[in-house]
Amino acid sequence: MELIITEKDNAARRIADILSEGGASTERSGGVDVYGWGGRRCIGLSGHVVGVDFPPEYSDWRDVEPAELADAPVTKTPTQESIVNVLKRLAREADSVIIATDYDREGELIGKEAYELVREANEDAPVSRVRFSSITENEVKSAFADPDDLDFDLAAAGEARQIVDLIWGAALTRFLSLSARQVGDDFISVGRVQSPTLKLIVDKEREIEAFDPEDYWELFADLEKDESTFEAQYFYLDEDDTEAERVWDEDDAEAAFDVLREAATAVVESVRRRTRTDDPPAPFNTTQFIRAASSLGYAAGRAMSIAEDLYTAGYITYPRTDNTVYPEDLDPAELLDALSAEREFADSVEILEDLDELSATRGDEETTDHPPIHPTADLPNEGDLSEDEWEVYELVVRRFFATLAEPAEWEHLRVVASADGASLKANGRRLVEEGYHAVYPYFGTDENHVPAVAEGEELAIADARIEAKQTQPPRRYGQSRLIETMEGMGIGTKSTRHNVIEKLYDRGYIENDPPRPTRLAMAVVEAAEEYADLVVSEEMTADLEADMTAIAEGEKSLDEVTEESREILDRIFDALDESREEIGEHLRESLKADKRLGPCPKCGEDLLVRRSRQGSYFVGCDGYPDCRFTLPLPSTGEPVVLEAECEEHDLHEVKMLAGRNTFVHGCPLCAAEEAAETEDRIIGPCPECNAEHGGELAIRRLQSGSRLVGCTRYPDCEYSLPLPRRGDIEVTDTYCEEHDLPELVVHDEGSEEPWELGCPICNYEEYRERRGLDGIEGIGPKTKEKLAAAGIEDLADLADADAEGVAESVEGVSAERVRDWQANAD
DNA sequence: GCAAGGTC
Repeated sequence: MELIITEKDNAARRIADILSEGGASTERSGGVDVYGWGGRRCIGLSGHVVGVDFPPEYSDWRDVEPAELADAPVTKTPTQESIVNVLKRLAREADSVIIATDYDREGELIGKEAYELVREANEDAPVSRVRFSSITENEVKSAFADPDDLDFDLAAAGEARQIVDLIWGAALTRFLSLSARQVGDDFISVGRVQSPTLKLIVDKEREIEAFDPEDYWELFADLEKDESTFEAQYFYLDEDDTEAERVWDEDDAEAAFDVLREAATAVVESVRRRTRTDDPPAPFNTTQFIRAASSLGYAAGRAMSIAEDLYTAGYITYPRTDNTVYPEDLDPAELLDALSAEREFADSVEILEDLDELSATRGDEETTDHPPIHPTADLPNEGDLSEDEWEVYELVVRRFFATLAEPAEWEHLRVVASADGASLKANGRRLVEEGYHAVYPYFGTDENHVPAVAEGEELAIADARIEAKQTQPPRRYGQSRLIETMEGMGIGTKSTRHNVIEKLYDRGYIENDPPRPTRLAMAVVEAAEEYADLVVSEEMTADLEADMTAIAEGEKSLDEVTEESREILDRIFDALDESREEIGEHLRESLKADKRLGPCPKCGEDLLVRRSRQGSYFVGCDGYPDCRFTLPLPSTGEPVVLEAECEEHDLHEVKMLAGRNTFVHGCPLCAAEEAAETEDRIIGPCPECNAEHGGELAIRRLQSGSRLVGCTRYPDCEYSLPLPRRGDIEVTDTYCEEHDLPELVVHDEGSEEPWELGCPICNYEEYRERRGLDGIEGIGPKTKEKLAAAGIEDLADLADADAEGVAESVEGVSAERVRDWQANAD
């Protein structure tokens, strides 16, 4: 039997399908799918199935000096037992083995790991290696027709990276965590990729903090031409004879403004018309995909997770790729034809099919790993995708369209005029050839109309304006710009960059989006800069890359490289160990600063966000145990101290991070006072159980901080109505006749007018009607249309509907899905 | 309980 090993199950299935001409059968053994046909078996790994770690005697953080890790041995152990077991069993029966992992460095290492597992079970079977860049019939068949050998040097380069990363990461992470006595869940981590990334964010914050704004002025005039006006901006030539619009001196600005204001006309001095070609974008690699998705509002991690789902479902190609050049096997015409089946794409396909020839753009990165991200010929059916998934899918499809489309053409018109010696300019732009924008609507195509004027023409000045402005601090990195910057610096990989950012959030190093560093992050970067500069610099990766190349080319050995690296780390620890106390003190101070809310109303010491032994968060006094003042925090989510402060209590507001349910809790002292006020105010009879059991409705506050109108017989009666999270609730004397409940008014500092909520039952019914079917998971725009046609337009309709009946009358909707929606609707 | 790299 010949055994084929791929990097992932998906690839195994598709390769089996190609090589067997569709005749492979699937056999599930030990929880792993194995594809078989003729004398062949094909199994997919799950990336690395073995991992590096220290021997168990190094696992206790307190028993082992972190510096010892610099010289500790590193071992490999299986991390995916079931796959390893099946692989070994198959290897025992194999006469020959073919490694078909991804065609990149990490793929070579994963291939070598598979090779070693095979050898443990079978000493003799010959092992070969095939390489292909995309799983197409041509590439796969020709790769298998001419197999090669594993590149052990290339794999060793990858192993060196594993060892260096583990040793540095673990040793420095343990050192900082121990020095700050943060050894539980909240350890303080350091690493070759995460730390330089964090430093990018910290450096930017330092620039912002050091930024000193400067005043300047800009001047504008409206010029008249044929009854309409267009805006022109004042400019002058600075010392270097270059055009400048910002006037840095107020007197100069006022003087120029006086000239403009007093001039009746401006004389056109020059008119320049130019056409500019606007080339269509290159195919998507991971970074550019993330960037495009981020302009649609998707965070990097979310975009990747949707892309992953679309890939697994077979609608798009593999989303982790560096490549921006389509493979030769890709036939655009064929793919367009398949995509034309979707109504939404038909118009765009028609535009492309009308072109004389279909030639795709090429990006600068041409790599062997995978094709650029593009749609496949398998299209999703209506209702298969959620709204978000559809939006991302459409982006990928349209990017593919754009890469085949014509360039766009802009006409730029530049008019320079003079008003009594003051220069004015207007830059117009007009899209004359829509080109790829017709099929890819994600880039702005705003035009700025400047009319055709002639040199020497005199234009009336309709209005003159002066605007006082200030220079702005540099912008923070958004997630996608951070990922692009990491790529430019060569740190992280296509598969890991977005995870690194998520890791920084998890570790309490950054908050918000765009991310801002915490005090802890600042302290970690400072400590690293002082004692282990290499680990926060991009150089560490650059040096390692150079060493890895040397290993791959046989110029250096793995041992030489790791030995050298261990020695550098040894020397770093000489200095670190001496400053342990000092570093720990600084880290502890910064940790406290991140948790500090403001003065304790009882004793004046600091109030801090703390965690109970049970793991729940609360606000406690730094003066504990002398001062026992505490305040509760909501039970959902992780608290983050915000910049905003409550004026009444001088306390910082708190935000609770809980994924999509994240909310601002506000000042904990205000919340506690409000809770005391609103607790259990009885407002009227419970419509559900009053007649029978005498239950009454009351305004209540839950532990999570949210309020609701609930029945006093809870939990026997679960009747409840929602209430807004913020604001004081006033119970008025006006009663709703239908429900016998008082009308409520919400007074919220954030809004000028109080909100007349009215009877809470009427309010809820109106809300449900207004909301319609929006916001229910799984109901996209198309499904919504179909349901409306069947008479289901709002939540009440949905709640009353008979699931089986709906399933019968609405195509493509199962009773099970309807019941899901009904469950989600409340 | 550490890293970074695969994959889900």
